[in-house]
Amino acid sequence: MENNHSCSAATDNLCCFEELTENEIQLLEQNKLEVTYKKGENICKQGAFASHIIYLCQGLAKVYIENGTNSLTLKVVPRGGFIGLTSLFSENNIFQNSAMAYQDSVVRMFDMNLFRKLINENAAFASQIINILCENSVQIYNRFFSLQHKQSFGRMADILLCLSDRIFKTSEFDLNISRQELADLTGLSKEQTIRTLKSFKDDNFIEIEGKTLKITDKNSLLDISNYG
Amino acid sequence: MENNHSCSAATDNLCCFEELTENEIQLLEQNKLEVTYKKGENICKQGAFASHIIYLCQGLAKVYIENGTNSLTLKVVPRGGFIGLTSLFSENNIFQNSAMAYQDSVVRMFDMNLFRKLINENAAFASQIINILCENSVQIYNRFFSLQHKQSFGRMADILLCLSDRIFKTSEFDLNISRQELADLTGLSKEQTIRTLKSFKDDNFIEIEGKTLKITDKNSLLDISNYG
DNA sequence: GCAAATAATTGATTAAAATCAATTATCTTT
DNA sequence: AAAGATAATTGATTTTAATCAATTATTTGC
Repeated sequence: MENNHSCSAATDNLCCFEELTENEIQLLEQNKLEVTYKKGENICKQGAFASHIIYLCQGLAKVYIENGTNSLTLKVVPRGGFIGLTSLFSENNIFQNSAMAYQDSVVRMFDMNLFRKLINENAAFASQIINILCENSVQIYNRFFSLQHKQSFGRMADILLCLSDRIFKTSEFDLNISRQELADLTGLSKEQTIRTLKSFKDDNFIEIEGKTLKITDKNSLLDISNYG
Repeated sequence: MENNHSCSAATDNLCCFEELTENEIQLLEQNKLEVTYKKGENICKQGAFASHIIYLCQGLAKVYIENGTNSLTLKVVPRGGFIGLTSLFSENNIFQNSAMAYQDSVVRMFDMNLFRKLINENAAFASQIINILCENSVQIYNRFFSLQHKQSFGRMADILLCLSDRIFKTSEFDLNISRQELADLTGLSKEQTIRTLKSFKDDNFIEIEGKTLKITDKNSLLDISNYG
C-alpha cells in the first residue's frame, strides 16, 4: 500500500460535463440553482429530501455522517467535487450524509431527476459518473482502513499528507479548520489531535505558525503513514 | 439513524443485466469465464491486474483491504454481487481490494474492457451500475461509522443484524466463518469478539449451538446498535 | 481412531486514547 | 479596548479493548 495514505479527498478532476451535448448542458443550466454558503454553514443534511445533486464550484466542504451523538467526516470535497451523488441510487430521495462548508463556498444545484435522466440517456456521461463514484469509493476504503488500523500518529500523518497533496496541493497551507474538525478527520478526540500535532512539531516534521501549517519532513510523515 | 445498523452486505438485487440487449448479453457470454473457488480461497488480490469484473453466482465472499500486517473486511458479498467494480475507474487496471470465498463459490468473470464498452454504449446498463455503486457506498459509509464510533457491543450487534437481515435472511443461520473472520468484520480482536458474543449469549439475545447462531431478541440488538 | 494442528476460550496485564478538569489563548462584539 | 465567548492546550484519570499467556475444543490428516 505504498503511496496510499488514505486520502479523504474527492479529486474529481474528471470533468463529467464535457460529455454532455449542447442541448443537455442547456437543460442543466436552465434548471440549476446557484447558492452561496458561509464557512460553517450546512450545505445539506442527512435525512433531508435530496431534490438536487450538488456541485461545488468554489470553496471547500466536508461530507460527514452523523447520529445524535457522534460525527464522522467521510471526505473533504474540494472545488469541482460533487455532494449527494449517492442519492442518485433509485428510490432513494434522501441525503445519506450531511455536508458543511469549511470555507465560504459556492455550489450549483442540479435537479436530481434531470440528472438521472441525463445519466439514462447519455452513456458517456454515466460512464464519467461511474468513474467519480469508483474513485471516491477507493479513497473512502483507504480512509476506512487508516482509521481502523492505524493509531494516532499514522492517522494524523495520513490526513496531513492528504490535505497537502490532494486538497491544497502545496506543502504549506492555511489550516483554517478548528482542531475539533481536524479531530473529526482523524477520528481522534480533539485533545489527542492536539497532542499528536504537537509531537509532530517537536519532531520537526511540521511547523505551525498561527493557522499556517507547513510540512517540513514529508518523508518522515510517509514513513509514519506506512507504519514505523 | 434508526434501522441503519451499518450492514456490510452488498445486496445487489438490482439486476443490471436485464438492461442489456440480446447482442450485448451474447457478447458477455462469449467472453465470460466461469471459475469455482473453495472456501478460504482468494478470488482476487489487491494490487493484481484487474482484467475482469467478477460476478458472484453462487456462494458467499468477503471483500477486504490489506497491508502487510492488517486486514479489514469491507463488505460481505452474497450471491448476485460484484467484486472489483471499483476497478472500472479509468486508468485503474488493478484490483483495489482482495476478495476471499467464505463458502465454496462460483463466479463469472467478464472482460473488463468489454464491460467498460457496454457501460459506454448502454446508458440504462450504466445507470444500473451507478445504482449498485451508490448503494454500496451508502452501506460502506454506515459500516465505517459503526466501526469508528460504536464500541464492541454496538459493532457486534450491527454485524449480527446485517448477517441475519441482509445475507442469510433468517434469524437462524450457520455462521460458518471463524471467530477471526467475525473479528475482522467487527474490527475487534478475536478475543474481544468471543467475549462480546458470550455476553450476548448470557443476556439471551442470541443462542449459539455449534456453528448455528440464532437471534432470539432482535429488538435488544437493535437497541444496542442504536446505542443504549 | 489417534496424533498433530488449528481454532476457541478464558484470565491477567498492558497500552492507547478517551474523558474529565483546569487553564490559557484567541476571537467577537460592542 | 474590554468583556465575554469560544477554542486551544495541558495534565490527571479512567476506560476500552488489545495483547499476552495458558488452556481447552475441535478439525484434519494419516
